[in-house]
Amino acid sequence: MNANSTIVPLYARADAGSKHNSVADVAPRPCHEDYDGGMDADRREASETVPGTNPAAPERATLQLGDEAVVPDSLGRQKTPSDLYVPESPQATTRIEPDRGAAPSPLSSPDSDSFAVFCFSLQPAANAEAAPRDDLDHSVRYIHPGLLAPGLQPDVSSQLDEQPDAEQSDAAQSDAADLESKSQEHTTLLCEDDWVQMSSVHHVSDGRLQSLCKSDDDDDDQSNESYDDGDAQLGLCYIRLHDSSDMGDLSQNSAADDNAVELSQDQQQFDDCENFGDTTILPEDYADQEDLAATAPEVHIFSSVPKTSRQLLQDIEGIVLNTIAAIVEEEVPYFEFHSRVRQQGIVFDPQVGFRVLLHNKLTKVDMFNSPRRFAVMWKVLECIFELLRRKLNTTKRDLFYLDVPLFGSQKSVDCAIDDIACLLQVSRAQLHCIASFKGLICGNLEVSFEPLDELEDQEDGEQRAFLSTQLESKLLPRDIDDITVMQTTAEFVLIVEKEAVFHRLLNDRVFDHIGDCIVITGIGYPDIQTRSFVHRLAEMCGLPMYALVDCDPHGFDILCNYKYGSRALAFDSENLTVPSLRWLGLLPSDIDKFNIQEANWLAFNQYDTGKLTSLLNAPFLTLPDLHLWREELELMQARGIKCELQALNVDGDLTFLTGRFLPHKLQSGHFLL
DNA sequence: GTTCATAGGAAGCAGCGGGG
DNA sequence: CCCCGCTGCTTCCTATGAAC
Repeated sequence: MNANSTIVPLYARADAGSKHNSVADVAPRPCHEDYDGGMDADRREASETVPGTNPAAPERATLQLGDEAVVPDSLGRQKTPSDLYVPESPQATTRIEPDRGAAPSPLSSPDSDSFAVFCFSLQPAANAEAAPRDDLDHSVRYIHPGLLAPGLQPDVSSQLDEQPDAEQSDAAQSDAADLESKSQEHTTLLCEDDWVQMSSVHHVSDGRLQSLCKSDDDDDDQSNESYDDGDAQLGLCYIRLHDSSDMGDLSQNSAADDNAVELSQDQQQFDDCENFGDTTILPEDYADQEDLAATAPEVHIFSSVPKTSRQLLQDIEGIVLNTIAAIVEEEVPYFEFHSRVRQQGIVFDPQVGFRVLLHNKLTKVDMFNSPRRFAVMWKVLECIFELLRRKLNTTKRDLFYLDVPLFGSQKSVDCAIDDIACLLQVSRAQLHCIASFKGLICGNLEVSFEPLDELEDQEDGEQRAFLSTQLESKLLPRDIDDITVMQTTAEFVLIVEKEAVFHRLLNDRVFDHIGDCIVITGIGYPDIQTRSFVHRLAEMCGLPMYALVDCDPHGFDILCNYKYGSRALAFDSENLTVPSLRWLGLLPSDIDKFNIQEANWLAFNQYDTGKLTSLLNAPFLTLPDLHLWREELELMQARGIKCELQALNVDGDLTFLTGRFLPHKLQSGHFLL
């Protein structure tokens, strides 16, 4: 064990000098100065960074083993990190006996008969080449004292063998023996195979352990496999459920709230920006305006360079450590991240679309006020950790089925995944959690991939290719982030709203009529995969892009999803939007221009009207460049009718769309920029 | 055996009401 | 006032069962 190894990576990371906020800025807990033991005042000050800000000096607020940090453990003894150990076996029952021990354990404290318990399995991600994970081992093991059952013997031998310093070795041996003795005479807290499951959140009341979440069945091989993995390290944390007064104090003293005051001052400086409804519209030259640039230099959350799996694993480990640090301090752990849904957290940037403003209030999910949401995020975080470590992908739906009683509905999983994406400041795809693919492509395009992730196996690291032709449609490729080269002979890209229209175009040999192009459909509202692919295509090939959507409010909304993104995914707009997208059709004015028969018109229903009204309030429609877009929508509203692409035939010509409409629109330039 | 209707799932959006 | 949970709406696809 390296006595000088860093054990608590709190805020500053290796890339702290980057202008982008690191994940540590939004990790669940700020630095706990009391936890640092011998950390002097200056270092403490440097470590007191608040979420949402980037430390000017990337001071690494860390705890060194050499600092001889001393923290009272759950038995009331002064312990150093080197006292910690790994349990050998997770044999367990689901019984807790809080009164057995004589020493004051938080579990046995008479006024703490109600609290929750996590179990957490940490497994070093990059075994051989990874940096020493002693930090994790220590921190996690520290939580064990007093909670371990007699059946869980500390395994200190391997660590003692590695102790370079004789004194430390002796001290550790002595303390370990002491600890072992204490653990044997103290509380029993065992919970079957759940021991090896992170995010098994339990509620302890009146000395009984009651599962808040579904425990995996005994025949769940996953848990056993996880433990038998050899390099698994068990962690067990506990937290008392604080009463409201505790929460009040926590709230008043939290750095996050202090920060919120400062942020509101920052926000004040945005009053000069144009506001439309709830969405602030950034001026196009905002970067050149000193006041704005000073307060909004970070309008996006994610780094332009995707994080590697290793970085993400370290980030998650950091979050877990901070959670544990909060628990050690008997504070309520929480996740805190920049709001992604709240309207006032969203700005509209004409160059990108909807974006999340970093300097804004934060969303806080704490275990006291939002226990369910916290547990769901914790569980999903566990799954993502495993996906990253095992280099696997999964779908939201698969995640949902991992713990249906806990999640309750698919929506809670969806929400948690997006929250975690914000928390870790990465796109959802980087979490190895993907939605079912539905985007289709047809046209000449060759895509080369090269994994950027150093965790990928060598064989996977070889270049792969995706080849699309005009002969057949294909599902869009996955691993958008790994695309290195896109080559095409196409002159433009046509994005189609519906799959039916997509196939209709192909059946009508659309390439013979409008030339060499790439046709893509997201099949209704586009999924992230499709939007991401379209964004990369625009970025790498620089081709003009046209959207062909229904002449109805939803068609326009889908168009806007491609062009400016959505508020819900504003945090990832930089990777999803195509602001240069052109509205090719079907324009409301096309109904007259192409003499579309009245039989093909459909009257607005109540929902269409409401949707259109909502769209007319969209911030981008106030941009001078889009006044023609607004006029088209107002025309649609005035007429109160809609028209679908499938019904688009004039004079009984079933190939009207492919043979006449599209060629005319493209050649005459009758589209909206 | 074919056709049609329905339910559920996946993607998206917005709004409302209760509770702290 | 804000957060959270729920509801309701769109798109399309797939699976299932009833009707012909």
